[in-house]
Amino acid sequence: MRRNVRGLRKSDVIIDAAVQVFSSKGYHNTRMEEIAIAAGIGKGTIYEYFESKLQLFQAMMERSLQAYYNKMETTDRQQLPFRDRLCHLFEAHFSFSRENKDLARIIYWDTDVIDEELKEWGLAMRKDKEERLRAIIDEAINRGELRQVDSRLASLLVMGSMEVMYMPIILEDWEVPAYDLAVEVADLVLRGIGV
Amino acid sequence: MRRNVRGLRKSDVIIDAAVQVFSSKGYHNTRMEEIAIAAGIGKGTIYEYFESKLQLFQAMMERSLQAYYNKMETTDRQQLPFRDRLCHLFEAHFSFSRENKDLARIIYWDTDVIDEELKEWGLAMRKDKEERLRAIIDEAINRGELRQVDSRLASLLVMGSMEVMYMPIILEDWEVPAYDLAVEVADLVLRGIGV
Amino acid sequence: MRRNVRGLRKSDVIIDAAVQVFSSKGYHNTRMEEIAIAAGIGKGTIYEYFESKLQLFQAMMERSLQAYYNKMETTDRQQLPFRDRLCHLFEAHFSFSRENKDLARIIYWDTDVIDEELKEWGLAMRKDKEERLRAIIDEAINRGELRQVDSRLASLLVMGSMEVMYMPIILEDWEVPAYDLAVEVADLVLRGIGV
Amino acid sequence: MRRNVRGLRKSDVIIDAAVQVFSSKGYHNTRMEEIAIAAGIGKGTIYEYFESKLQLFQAMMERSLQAYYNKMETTDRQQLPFRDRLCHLFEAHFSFSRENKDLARIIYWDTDVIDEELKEWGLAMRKDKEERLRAIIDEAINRGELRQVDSRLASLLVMGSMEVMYMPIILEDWEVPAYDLAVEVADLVLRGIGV
DNA sequence: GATGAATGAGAGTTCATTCAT
DNA sequence: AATGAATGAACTCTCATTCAT
Repeated sequence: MRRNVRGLRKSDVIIDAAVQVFSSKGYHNTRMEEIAIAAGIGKGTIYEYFESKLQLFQAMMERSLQAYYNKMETTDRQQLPFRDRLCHLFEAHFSFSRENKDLARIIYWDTDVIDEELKEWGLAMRKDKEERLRAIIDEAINRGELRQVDSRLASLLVMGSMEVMYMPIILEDWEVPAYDLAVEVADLVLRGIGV
Repeated sequence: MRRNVRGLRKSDVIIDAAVQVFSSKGYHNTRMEEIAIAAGIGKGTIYEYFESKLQLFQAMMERSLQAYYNKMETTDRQQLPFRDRLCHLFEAHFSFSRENKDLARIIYWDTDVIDEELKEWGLAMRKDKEERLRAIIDEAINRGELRQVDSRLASLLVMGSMEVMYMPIILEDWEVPAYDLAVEVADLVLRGIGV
Repeated sequence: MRRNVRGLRKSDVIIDAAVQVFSSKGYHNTRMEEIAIAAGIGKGTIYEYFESKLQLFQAMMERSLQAYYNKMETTDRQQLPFRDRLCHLFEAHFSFSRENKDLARIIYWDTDVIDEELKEWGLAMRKDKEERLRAIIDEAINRGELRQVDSRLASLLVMGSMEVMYMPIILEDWEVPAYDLAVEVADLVLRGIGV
Repeated sequence: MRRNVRGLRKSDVIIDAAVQVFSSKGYHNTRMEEIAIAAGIGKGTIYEYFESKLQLFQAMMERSLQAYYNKMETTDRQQLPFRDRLCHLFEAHFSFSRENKDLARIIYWDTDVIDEELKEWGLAMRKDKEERLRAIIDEAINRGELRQVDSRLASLLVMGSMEVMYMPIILEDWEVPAYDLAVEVADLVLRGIGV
C-alpha cells in the first residue's frame, strides 16, 4: 500500500480534498478540477482512484459516516445510567460536529437530490441511526430509567436535538464546551421544558 | 394585473410548476424546460417573469416560506396556555408538511449550496424562525408556565422536534393524525422522557 | 417542415457538412465543432437534430446509401440484355463515385471499427447489395445470357470490379467518361481477360 | 540483438500484440494499455521500442504487408503458364487471408483516415501492388496468353477479385479450400461470365 | 406577450505519453 | 531496460439564456 510523505494513501488525500470542496460548494457547484487542485494533484489522477464524480462523492460519504459512527460507538458506554450515556452520545455528536465542520454539513444536511441511488442510501443511513437510538431507549425504558414513552418518538426527539444544534455550533462558533452543552441538552430532553 | 382563466397570475403558475419540479428533482437536476412543460408554457416565457433559474428558485422559496409562516401565524393563539399553544404550532407544522410534501422538503432541508447569496438568506430565515419561537418561550417562562430553562436551547429543541418529524411523516406516510402527533410530541418536549 | 433559404432542411445541411468532414478526416478525427462550422451553425445545434456523434454518422450513412441505391435502381433496366444492363449498373456506380467523392469513400471503404452495431449494419448492407446483384445474374443465367457460373462468385466479381475502381477514379481523377469505362469493364467481366 | 526465451525480439512481441488488438478493435478503439497487456508487458515499455501509437501502427502495417508480399512472392512461379500463375497468386492471397484474419482486415480494408501521412503510404502500397500485377499481365499479353486488354484495367479486375473475397472468406468462414476457390475465380477472370 | 430554435460556455471523462523509480 | 502512477489536452454533450419571429 503506497503512502506519501505524510503517510496517507492517495485516495485518502483525494477524499480529504473532496470533503473540503464538496462541503463548501455543494456537489453540483464543485468541479473535479477544484478537487484535484485542493488535493495538489492533476485532474486525471482522481480517475485513477475513483470511477466518477458521483462515485467519489459516495466514497467520501461512506468514509465520513464511518468516522461518525466510529466516534459514536467508541464513546458509547452501555453500562452507564441512561442520563450519562445520553450525555456521552450528545457530547460525541457535538464534538464531532465541531472537529469536522466540513463533514458535518454534508452528513446531517446535504440531502439535495444528487442521485436517486444515493438518496435511498442516505435515507437508509438515517433510518439505521434512528433504530440504534431507539434500541438504547427501549432498553432504558425496560430498566425503568425512562417513562413508558413511545420509543420511536423519543429517538426522533434525540436525533432532532442533535441535528438542530449543528447550525449554532458550526456557523456561529458557539463557545460553550461540547460536554457542557451535552449535559444541558440531555437535561432538557430528560426533564422536558415544562414546570 | 392580468390573470388567466383560473384566476392565477402567470408568475404563480410558473412558481407552482417550479415547486413541483424543483422539489422532486432538486435544483441542479431540474431543467428550465421541465418547469415550462409543467407550467404548460413555452421555455422562453419563464424569462418574461423571472430573470434566471436562480431567481425563480428564490422567488419560489420566498412564496413557500411565506405560506409556511402564514400557516404558523394564523394558527398561533397567544392567549392559550403554553402547552396548547405549542400543540397548535406543532400541528400547524405537521399538517403543513403533509399537505405540502414537495415544498416541505425544500424548506426544511434543502440547504445544499446552490448559491452563496441564497445560503445566507436561508440561514437568516432559520435564525428568524428560531427567534420567534424563543420569544414565545421567554414569554411562557416569564408567565411561569415553563421552568427557567435556557430559552435559546429550548427553542432549538422545539425546532429540532419539528424538523426531525419530516422524514417519517413524508416518506413513510405516517397514519397518525397531525393533531394527535402534535399532542404527543408537545408532551415529550414539556415533560421530557425521564421518569 | 422548416426549410432555410436554399430550401434545405437543417438536418440535411448538417448531414451535408458531416459527409464532407467525416469523409475527409475519418470518424474519430472529426470533432463535432468542425461539422458545426462546416454547416455554418453552432455546436449545440447539431444536438437538436441528432442525439450523438455516432447517431449522426449513422444517419449520414443511411442517407448516403439511400442515395446510392436510388441511383442504382433508377438506372437499372430489367428489360435490357444483360451486357447493357451491366453497363448501366457500372456506369451508375462510377458516375455516382465521381459525383459524390466524399460519400463514396465512406460507403465503399470506411470499415474502421467505429461501433459494433454499426459494423453489423455495414456488413448487412454489403450482403444485401451482393444478393441483389446475384439475383440479376441468376436471371441472366436462366435466360441463357450467361454461362452456368457460380452466381455467388460472379456477383462478387462484379462487386469487386466496381469497388476497385474507386481509387483510380477518385484519387487519380481519371479522365475517362464513366460510360466508356463501364463498357470496358463490363466487357472484361463478360469475356474475361483470357484469349 | 536481445531475444527472449521464445527467441522473439521484444519489438516483435509488441507488434504481435498490436496486430491482435488493432485488428479486432480498430486503431481508435485500441488503447495502448490493451496492447501492453496483450504483450504481457508494462505500458511504458512499448515506448522503449516505438515512439508513438501511430508509429507502432505503421510498423505493424509494414511488417504485415511484408509478410503478405513475401507470401505472394515466394508463391509466384514466373515460368508457369499465366492461368496457373494466376491460380497460385489467388491461392496465396486467399490462404493468407484465412491464416491471418486479423491482419487481412487491416491490410485490405482499413483505409480510414488515421493520419494523413499514413494515408499516403497506404495508397502507395496499393499502387505498388497494382503495378506488380500489371507487369505480370503485360508479360502474359506479350506472350500471347491473354487478349490485348487494357492491362491497367485487367490488373484492377484481379485486385478487385482478390479483395472482394475477403468478407466471405473471413466473416462467413467459407468451407471451400483456398486452392479450389482460386481455380474457380481464376477461371471466371480468364473466361469471363458471358456465354 | 409568447415562443422555441439556436447558441456556446462549461463540465466530466478518456487516454497517449512522460518520467521518477 | 522496465514500469505504471500521474498528467492535462482534447473531446463529447448539456442546458441556461437569448432573440427573431
